[in-house]
Amino acid sequence: MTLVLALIDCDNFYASCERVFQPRLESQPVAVLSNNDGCVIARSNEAKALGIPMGAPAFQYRGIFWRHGVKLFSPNFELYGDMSDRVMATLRPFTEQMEIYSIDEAFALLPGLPEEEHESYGQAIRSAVLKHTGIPVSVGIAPTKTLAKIALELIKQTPAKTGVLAIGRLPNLDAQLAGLSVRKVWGIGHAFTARLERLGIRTVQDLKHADLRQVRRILPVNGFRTAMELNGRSCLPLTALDAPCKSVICSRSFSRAVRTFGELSEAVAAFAARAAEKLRKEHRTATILQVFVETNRFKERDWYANVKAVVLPRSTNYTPDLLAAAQEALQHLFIPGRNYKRAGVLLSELQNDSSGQPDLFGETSAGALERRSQLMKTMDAINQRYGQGTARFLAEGTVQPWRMKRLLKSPAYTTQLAEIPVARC
DNA sequence: TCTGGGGTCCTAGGACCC
DNA sequence: TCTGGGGTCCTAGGACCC
Repeated sequence: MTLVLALIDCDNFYASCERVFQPRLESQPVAVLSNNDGCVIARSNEAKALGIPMGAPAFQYRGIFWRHGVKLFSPNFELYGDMSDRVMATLRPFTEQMEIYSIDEAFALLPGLPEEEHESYGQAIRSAVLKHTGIPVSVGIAPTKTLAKIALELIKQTPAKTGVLAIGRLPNLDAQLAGLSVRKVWGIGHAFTARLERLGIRTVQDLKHADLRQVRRILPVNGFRTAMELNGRSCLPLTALDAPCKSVICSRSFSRAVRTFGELSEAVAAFAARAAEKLRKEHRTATILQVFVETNRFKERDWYANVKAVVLPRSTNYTPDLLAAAQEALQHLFIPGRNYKRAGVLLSELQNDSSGQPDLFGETSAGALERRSQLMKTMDAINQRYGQGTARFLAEGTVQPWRMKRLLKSPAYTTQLAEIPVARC
């Protein structure tokens, strides 16, 4: 039986989130920047039309921003995360099963409907999300995930922006696929495109009709699956909604170079503490902690990057334990005299949190474990209520001069009572 | 002056074993 | 010139995604 899969993708998600709360920006060019206001990470259609590419370094495009009055924003992930939750909640009643694939897109299994009703169903989804959240979405409908992705690609290329496309209803699918570079296929990146092109496989249509044995020889197994999916054979099922994460990372570029061990150590402690918070939120514990540091990779002459892993004596999400491990790792990494530009903490070998449960051979008593767990819960609650970093460890530093800059950030409209929008008559 | 951050999966190759 | 043949497990690094 063929599935009816939909891919629902928020249009220019971060830019659209900003617009919801500043409607006067409708039809104006809007760009959202990365941390430290470094690169462009989201663009409204108007900004795209100005030729501002994804990932563009902001300083190189300052002229264009200024000439065309591009409205710039620092990233407001608190807002985007909350808006994403609202979008996903709106989608759920329309679907039999859903896989939230990223902050701005979800795959969904649609109920069994006659094919001629697919597009109107997609339109209904689209109107509901727009009405409930103010976010415009596009909907691609197809028998496989890969084809649903292709549908979204085709939507982008058609001038009549209806926002919904059911692949099965397309009269000239092959002709359209022949006009699409193989690079546009989900899972085919830079390197795989080069390999395929060497075999003369240049368009999506070429890949769809390629000799699968040949494809298998030059691509890993997922490349093979992708080719099958283009032919309507579903190989990539919807994954479980609550699949536990396998690693947690927190890393940042610094607003300016960091030279001293003291400052670097503060930053790494702060990242470890953020990572630990994420871990507790997911009810997980980590067994391995890795610290990595890097100097400015755009100044190749002094580029230095290194990583050090520490195996924790017991799987934990208790911040002080992770801070100690991070310090130990950093001792091995730090070389004086360098200008560090970025650092991070990666937690892996995750397990389900069984805190409160005393470990068989450990010296820590049940009572002590319970107190540790309570302490973390209290800190998390304070930070949840009053904003990240309100309660923190001294090791994270007080001044934090390396802290990223977000000079153009919009308010936390939906998650902080103090920043809620006010309507004036 | 100024160039993001957070993930997953796969594979090749080394170490080790019989 | 020939240099056994399977296995397993682990890790680093590559490739991809948004």
